[in-house]
Amino acid sequence: MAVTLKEVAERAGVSRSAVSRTFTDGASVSDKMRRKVEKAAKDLGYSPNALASSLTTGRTKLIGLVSNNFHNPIFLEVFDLFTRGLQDRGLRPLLVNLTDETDPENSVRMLRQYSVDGVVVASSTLPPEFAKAFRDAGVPVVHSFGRASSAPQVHVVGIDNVECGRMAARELVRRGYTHVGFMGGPEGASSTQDRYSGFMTEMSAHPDIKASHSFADAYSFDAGRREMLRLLKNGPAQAYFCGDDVLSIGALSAIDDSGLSCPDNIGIIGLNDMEMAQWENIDLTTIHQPIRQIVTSSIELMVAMLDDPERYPETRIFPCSIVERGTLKPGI
Amino acid sequence: MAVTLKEVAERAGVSRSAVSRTFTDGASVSDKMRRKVEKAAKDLGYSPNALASSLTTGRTKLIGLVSNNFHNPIFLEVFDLFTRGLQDRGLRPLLVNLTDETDPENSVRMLRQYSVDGVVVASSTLPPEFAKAFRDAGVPVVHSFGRASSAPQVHVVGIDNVECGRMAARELVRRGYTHVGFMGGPEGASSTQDRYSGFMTEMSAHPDIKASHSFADAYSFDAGRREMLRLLKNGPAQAYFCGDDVLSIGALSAIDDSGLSCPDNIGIIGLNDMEMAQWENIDLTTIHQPIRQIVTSSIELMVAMLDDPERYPETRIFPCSIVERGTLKPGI
DNA sequence: ACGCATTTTGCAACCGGTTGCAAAATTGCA
DNA sequence: TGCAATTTTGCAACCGGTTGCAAAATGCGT
Repeated sequence: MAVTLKEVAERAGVSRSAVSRTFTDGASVSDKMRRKVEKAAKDLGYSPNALASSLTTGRTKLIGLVSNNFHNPIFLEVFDLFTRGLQDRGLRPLLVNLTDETDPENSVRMLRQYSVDGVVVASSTLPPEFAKAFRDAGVPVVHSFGRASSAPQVHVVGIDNVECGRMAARELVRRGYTHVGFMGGPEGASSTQDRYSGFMTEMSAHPDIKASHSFADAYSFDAGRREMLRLLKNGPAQAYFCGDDVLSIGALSAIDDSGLSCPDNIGIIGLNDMEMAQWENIDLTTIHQPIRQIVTSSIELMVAMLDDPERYPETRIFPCSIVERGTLKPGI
Repeated sequence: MAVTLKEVAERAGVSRSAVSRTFTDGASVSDKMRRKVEKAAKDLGYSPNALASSLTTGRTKLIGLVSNNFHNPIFLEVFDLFTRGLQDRGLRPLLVNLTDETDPENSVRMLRQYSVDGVVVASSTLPPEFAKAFRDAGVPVVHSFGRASSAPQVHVVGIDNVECGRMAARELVRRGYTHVGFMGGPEGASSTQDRYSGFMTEMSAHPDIKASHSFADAYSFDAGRREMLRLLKNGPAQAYFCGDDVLSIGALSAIDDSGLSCPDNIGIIGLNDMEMAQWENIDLTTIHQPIRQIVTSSIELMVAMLDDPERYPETRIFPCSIVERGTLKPGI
């Protein structure tokens, strides 16, 4: 089927090692030899079999790109950045969709069968057991958008979700709201828990302000819509910190449908600063999450791990900042 | 590093072939043998190296999932469906991002190096040369969301874009608009061209109705917004067929910003029927594209090709239908 | 032209599996 | 129990590459 190294060697009248060496950089080949081989290779349309070579080198240049979030448009950008970033470094993303997968062992087995050189877990909702399971299998792991920890077991790149919760709370206080709400994503996700905990910690310093909370089923527009419709029915707070922009935008749509308006009747602050957040008709006040930096840094970290798999686990946290737009009342 | 077949064989006290056979279905192994081997394998935590076996079997179970559209949220769903569908059949998607890639040869080389068993091109904007190049390299190819053709060179699964253009035009005529517009996606994309051509063909039967056209830079919210803002400045038509829902929603946002309203001042009909289209505050009249069926059918076709690579190229077209919501005036 | 150091080349073993073939073990039946 | 038919097993070669090692070739100084 495909042209093999052996055929190239025969046509060039040289040994197989010679051919192998011309395609391995750092190997010693004379110019004459190189020219001969390259000629033969071109004539035959040869390109080396990366998988076969991985057998002896132990490197496949395959990186497992593992996620379970296929409903938040922000992840389309995340995939875009990851795939391009990895490709630029000669690495190939093997996409693994863990939606509905509950047993880390399955995915570990799968990734091991394909002997990936490393795994990037790109998800804020996947339980940390998955990243741990990969690490335990001896595969370099970077958990992007994962939970910050003072004693990290795997490399984590992301934001300080607790601090984001705080920031949002402080902002709502500053704006003079006296009844605020936290509308989180899926309750089990660490990102939700951390944002919640930061939010509530800050609010506990303001006993005069009423703080309520609830959780949407998923980080998706629809979940946000549904949850806000429910809240509106049961007497909503004056302003909400939504655990993600998709939730916020879903919530805005619910507010709109109910004949209410934002920020006049209800304030909203989101998190992510996705593209849509800046549309004039949405104009969402939100906390900016530096997606691009997180992805870039994750890839750099992964590349570093490939060189030194024993590298000591680190946590890289990027600062977030509030982007003021039009979904909160001006404040005092 | 990883446990190998040889180690399992030694521990179980059997030959390497025996171990190989227990992990290959269809091979003949006695129950006693199988038990011995499985015990040893479990003790050692062995899982076979799929890449090594691919050397002799010639199958990697790797499928190249090639796309260049990482801005249209509909594609997040497409990726979700593809990855899950492929995984369910024991196939692994190798994601290839062709944004900014112009030379098919590069991607061909890359996919060949990883000896993928097949390639799914999931894009409505990628030039057909890419799919052809893969086919010429001897790799089974399915082009999903590709251009229908009466003499297909590769397998194509998608919709009849010309007919969609027609449908949209007919609908606008039926509603009594006397000046209509086509607002397409990127001008070079075959999907855009076909939708345009269908639209204009139909309109040419109505010389009394004025028909104009223009193109957005990309299939993205922002491009739709920008294009509609431009149109609004230069005296817009009464209603537009937008080449995709993201364009439509971007356009709606532009209309909203300009203090106009839809459908009172301007009508919009989209294409895709993405999740957001049904939100009450968007309520987009649109042409439904059966994404799920297209993906499912593409995967089935790919699986069939793996069995019979010489299979004669076919084109699978799924019907679309108009979903009436609230962005067109009621009509006569 | 010679001897020595350095570079280039080929041999052969190996990576982790699969598989055709023949030998060994098991089965069925008289 | 004996023997042929059938099943199970192991040997060894192979898939498409890489690499340590020693032999061959080259370069250099005199």
